[in-house]
Amino acid sequence: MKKNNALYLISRIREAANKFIVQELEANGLKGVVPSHGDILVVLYGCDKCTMKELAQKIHRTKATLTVLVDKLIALKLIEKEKSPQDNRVTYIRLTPLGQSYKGIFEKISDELNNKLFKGFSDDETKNLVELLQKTRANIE
Amino acid sequence: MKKNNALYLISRIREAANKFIVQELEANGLKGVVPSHGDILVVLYGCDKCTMKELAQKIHRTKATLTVLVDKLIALKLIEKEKSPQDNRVTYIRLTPLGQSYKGIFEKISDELNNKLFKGFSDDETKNLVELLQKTRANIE
DNA sequence: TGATAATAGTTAGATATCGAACTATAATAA
DNA sequence: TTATTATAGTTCGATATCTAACTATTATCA
Repeated sequence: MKKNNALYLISRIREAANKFIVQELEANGLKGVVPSHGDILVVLYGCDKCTMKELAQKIHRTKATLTVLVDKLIALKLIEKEKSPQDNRVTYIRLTPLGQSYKGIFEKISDELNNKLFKGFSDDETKNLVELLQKTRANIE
Repeated sequence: MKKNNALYLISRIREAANKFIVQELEANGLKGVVPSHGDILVVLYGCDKCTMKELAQKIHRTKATLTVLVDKLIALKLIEKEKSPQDNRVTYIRLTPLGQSYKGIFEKISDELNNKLFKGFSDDETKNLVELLQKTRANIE
């Protein structure tokens, strides 16, 4: 634990970054939205529609968790459900116009967060960090 | 989000590491113990006793959360509470002999985790990663 | 001293999260 | 075709986590 505190630092960074995201979302009118909700919306900004299963995989949460998260985003009128005509088991999720309208906000927050996190980093340092993190991830996942 | 996925990698690493910890704890007889519980025990391996407030700060959780976590560890007979004679508001937490007995297990799991995470890393790479993470943390916290 | 403020810890209510069990539908095999 | 198996999604029960409100005790200040 003392010998190498990389994991401790990783936890602190992640927690602080999540806090930043939640604060910024609230400051931009999205109160009660947590990073996982944001992950869902960001996935949907990159594709027209998405099944529950695909969404769960992409945000690295179980289907059970996703059900709860999706219910909340529906209550906030940011996304909506739609039954697949081909396969009645499948539910598609897509953004509402309101959900679409927040795309710019999410891009802005993402940029601000990255600027903040890596302020003062040279291009080499950023590249180096990402490579080392990729290597770490490959070791553990 | 695409420009720089360092934070994404950080989340994945943290999640995988936590999973590893939970699995190893269970394999060593500590079923239902999550990393936060482990954090409490690890703090207590480094000091004789600790107040609730100090513990909460050290594991980076609120006092309310700590109350729940401590209750569980007491139920597992790994720690115990003790009222301060000087100040009746204060509660000390200390390890039971059973809790003490797991010290070696925690050290072993910590070592194994670090070996796994940073397998194939040169000393320079490890040092470099930690420095970059420290810099990142300083930027965001 | 007596009132007010500060501090330690718990409780209450909400929510994200998970695994396991469940329902409903589709695909496959006998 | 019918039975079995696989898949998509939800529900249930448990728990970690937070904020806000609360209780109890100690410290401060007028």
